[in-house]
Amino acid sequence: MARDKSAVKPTEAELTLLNVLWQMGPATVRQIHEIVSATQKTGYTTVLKILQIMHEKSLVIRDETNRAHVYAAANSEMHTQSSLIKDLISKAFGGSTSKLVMRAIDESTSAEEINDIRQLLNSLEK
Amino acid sequence: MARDKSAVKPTEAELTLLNVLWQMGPATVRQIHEIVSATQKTGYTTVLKILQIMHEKSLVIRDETNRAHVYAAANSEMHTQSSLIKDLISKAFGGSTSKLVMRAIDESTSAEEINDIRQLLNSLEK
DNA sequence: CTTGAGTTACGAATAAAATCGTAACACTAC
DNA sequence: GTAGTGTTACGATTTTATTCGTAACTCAAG
Repeated sequence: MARDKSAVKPTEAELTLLNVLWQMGPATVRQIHEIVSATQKTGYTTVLKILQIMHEKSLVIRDETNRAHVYAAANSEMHTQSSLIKDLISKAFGGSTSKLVMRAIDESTSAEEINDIRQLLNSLEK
Repeated sequence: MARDKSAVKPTEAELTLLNVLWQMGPATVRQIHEIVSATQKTGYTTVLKILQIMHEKSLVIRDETNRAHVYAAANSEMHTQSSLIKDLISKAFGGSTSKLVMRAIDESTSAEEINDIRQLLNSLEK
C-alpha cells in the first residue's frame, strides 16, 4: 500500500530546505544553496541530493523545463506545520493540545504574541 | 567542549521510553519493556540498549544498587516538553510561538482544551 | 559449590539520514 | 563542431539511530 503523502515527515535537513522554498518560492538548486550556505557549510551537491530525495518522496515538485530545474515545496507551509505539530502533540504531549500550548508560552514569549493568541481564541466559535 | 545536557534532544525511540518513565516513575528494564511491548514488537535487549545509550547521554539516571538497575528520567516531562517545543518553534515556525499555537488548534481540538488554554492566557500577567 | 534464571554488557548488523566526489550531460560562445 | 561552464545523476562514504544475538555476570535455591 502506498504511503499517504501527508504522512511523510520531513527530516531536519529537508525541513531546512523547505523553509527556504517557502520563503523564496520556487528556486533552483543554486539559489537554495546560496541561502543555506550563508548559515551552514553545506556542499552544493548535498543540497542537490536532498532535493532529489525530497522529489522522490513528493515533498517537492520540480519543473524540468530548463536545464537548471526549479524546485518548489509540494505542500504549503501551513499544512506541513500542522502535520509536524500534530506529530509532536501525539508523541510528546499525550495528545493534549492545551498541554502543548502551556509549554509553548513562557517568559520569553512577547506580549505581542500573547495578544495574537488571544485574538485567535476570541475568533473561535467554541 | 562538552555538550550541554539541556541541548540533548531525545530521538523517537528514546522519547517513547521517556514517556513510559514519566508515567511509571523509576522502573527496571523489564517493567519498561513490558509496557512498550504491549504496543510495539520491540526486543528486551533493544530497550536495554537504548536505556544504556540514554544513560551515556544523561537522558536518564540509574540506580545500580540492585542487580536489575532502576532507570529514571533525568529531566522532568515538563522540561523536556519545553525544549522539544522550542526546538520545533525555531525549526519550523520561524521562531513564532503564536504561529505555532494557531496551527496547533484546529477543528479537532475539544472545547474543553480551548477552555484550558483560555484560562492559561487569563492567568498571564501580560 | 553448582546450577539455572534473569540480568547487563558488548559488539555487530541493519537502517536511515546526510555528505560529497566524480562522471555524464546540456547549453552557450566561439 | 569544440571547449568551457554549469548542471544533474549516481554511487560511495560517513554518521546517527535502531535492533538484537550472544557472552558474561549475579544472585538465589538446592
